[in-house]
Amino acid sequence: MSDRSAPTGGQALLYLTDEQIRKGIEAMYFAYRGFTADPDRILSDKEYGRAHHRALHFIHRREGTTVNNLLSLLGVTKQSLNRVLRALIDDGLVESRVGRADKRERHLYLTTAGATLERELSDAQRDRMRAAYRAAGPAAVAGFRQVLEAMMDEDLRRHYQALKDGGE
Amino acid sequence: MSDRSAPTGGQALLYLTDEQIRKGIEAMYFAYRGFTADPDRILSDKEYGRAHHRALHFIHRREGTTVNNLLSLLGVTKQSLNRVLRALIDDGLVESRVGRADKRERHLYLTTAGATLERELSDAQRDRMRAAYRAAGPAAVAGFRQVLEAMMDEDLRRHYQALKDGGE
DNA sequence: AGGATAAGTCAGCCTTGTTGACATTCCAAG
DNA sequence: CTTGGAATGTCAACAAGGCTGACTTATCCT
Repeated sequence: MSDRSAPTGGQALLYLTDEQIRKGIEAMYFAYRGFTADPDRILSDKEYGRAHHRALHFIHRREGTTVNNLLSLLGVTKQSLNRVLRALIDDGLVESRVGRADKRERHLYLTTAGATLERELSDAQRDRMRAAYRAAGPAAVAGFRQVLEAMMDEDLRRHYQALKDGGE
Repeated sequence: MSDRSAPTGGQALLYLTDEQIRKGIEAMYFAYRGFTADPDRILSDKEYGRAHHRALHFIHRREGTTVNNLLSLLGVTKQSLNRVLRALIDDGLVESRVGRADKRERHLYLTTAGATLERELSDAQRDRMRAAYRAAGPAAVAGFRQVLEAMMDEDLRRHYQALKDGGE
């Protein structure tokens, strides 16, 4: 409730009213549904769900990552991830290789089929995001990213930053 | 893939690269987890979940709304909503009144206890959002909202606009 | 009178989260 | 060098909250 940051005094803080913030909350809720809609639609035909999409996404982004690493990115229990991972491995979309240095670890890779599906899903999601970016313009996009980053939990922000910098 | 909008030519479109858009996708994912974290934490102690939170939120925002209306806002089936709603009604957080004009309809209201819980949840969520807004500043917030609106499905955007204008 | 609409219910299924128990492997202290 | 604890991954069972489909009840409206 304290307005310690008050950059330019009274009137400039109207964007911090409960009413404005409530709109942001509802925007976040409705937008997230759009965000997931396209990949979900594609997956509903196949035998997979959103959890499989997330796994494929991060394996693609972090080729060779371990199960444990994926776990901390996704923030689920390893039993939950395991079910999803096993389906992807059984179906030949993901390959699990025993670690060379540490044989307890499994390193995860997309197969050709896995990369194809990942591409299909991310294309769909990216198309919507690109359209939104284009409609809003570069300045809005910068603000969008700033607010989202400020909204993350500390540890997730670290994950996010690592992915951002380690980009291909 | 066509850059029909190209507002100021070549270089200005760098924000539409796959790489930039991918960062936006990941930001959206990680931020949404932060977005839901605080209410989820509060609810995990009680016997409710995120679905109950959503119902309480929209009943609060649309005091007296009908079941059908809530259904289209939430985008779930009535069986799914019914489970949640019945728990809230049985526990005395929500009151269901037979419609005066049309007796088939049930109008939903928060009881005092329901309003108290709704307030607790929305306070938690709003605190995080306010902190993010403050950290990012008013210009960023405007961009944030613009991109989110552009990301919504058409029918959800209409719902969103109606809530926005019909605000208290 | 009869079809359309609003709500509620039952039954059963799927995805994706959870906890608990367990096998394998590594590493460091005795 | 062995042994016990920590780390990694797997399996079994359960819960929340989505879904479809079929059906009932009450009410509205033509």
